[in-house]
Amino acid sequence: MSSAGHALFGLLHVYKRALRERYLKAGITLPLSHLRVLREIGGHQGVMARELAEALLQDKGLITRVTRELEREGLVERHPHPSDSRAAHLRLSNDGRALHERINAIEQACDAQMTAALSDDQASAFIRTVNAMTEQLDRPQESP
Amino acid sequence: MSSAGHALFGLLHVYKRALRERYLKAGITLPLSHLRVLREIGGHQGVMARELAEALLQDKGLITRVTRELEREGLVERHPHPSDSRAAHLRLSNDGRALHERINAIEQACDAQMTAALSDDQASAFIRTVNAMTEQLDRPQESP
DNA sequence: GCCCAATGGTTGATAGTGTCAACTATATCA
DNA sequence: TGATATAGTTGACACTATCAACCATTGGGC
Repeated sequence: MSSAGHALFGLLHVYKRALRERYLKAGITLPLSHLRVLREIGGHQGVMARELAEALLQDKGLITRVTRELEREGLVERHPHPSDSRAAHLRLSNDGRALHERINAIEQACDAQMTAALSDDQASAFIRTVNAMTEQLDRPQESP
Repeated sequence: MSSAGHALFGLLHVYKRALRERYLKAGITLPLSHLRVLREIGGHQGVMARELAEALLQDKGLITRVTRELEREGLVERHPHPSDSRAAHLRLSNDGRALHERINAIEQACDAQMTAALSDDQASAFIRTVNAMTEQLDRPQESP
């Protein structure tokens, strides 16, 4: 069983587990999905729910739920959007920013372990390959 | 956001979606987790639940549930294990084998699309890299 | 300016995916 | 022989994800 798909399932399973263990060890108990959203928000000065959903390839309904919970935890703040009253501008609170830095560091360490056997060039090439494969799969499959 | 982890999450999300779409198009409605188990059984002449759980990095309880459902669908047969009366020998039925061939073909086509921009050598190297990264992460993280 | 379609977000409902724990029966080992 | 390990089952529950319906606002065409 040497298919790419099988290998990827295995890697991601192990990666998620490794991440979870590291977060738990650091006392961070939020689910991975919450931390991914928090991390994405942290990459912006203000972001709309729709933008999060797109960046994370997630359902907008799910984003609503997760951001609401992050708000309730005091990690995310909701501001009026500058030019669209339908939308909120989501930002990290101070607590959220502090946590963002911690999860960034943990993820980087996890990524570093994962790519420890690769050179820097190889690791960069890997990411490029993964992104290329993602785009390749995101194309309409024959009939649009 | 160019981390390996983020890229991998994206790829697997898109890969799963692509697989699901292809299976649905082929009239196959079983969940991906069921199809993965069925596929793993198909790679053996007879296999124990524990072996499936290990190969798929899954919980044995989950394997019990999934194999039971596959049995109920007539895709998997349970035989006594040759030398261990605690264990069953799970095999595909004729229907299961027919489906196994179909999902194999579909997955190969999906993998082919995913790796269309890579040469054969690059695709093989990719799988090797993925497996190496999986092993790298599977090591005890400092304190065993 | 009006009307309709598109968009941003919320909520309901549900299925799929996955983990941990407790239990029973069997196998293994000292 | 008794203690421990193992194979599998079941209970319970959390996480992850999707689809649909709805409401309010925005955008576009006339």
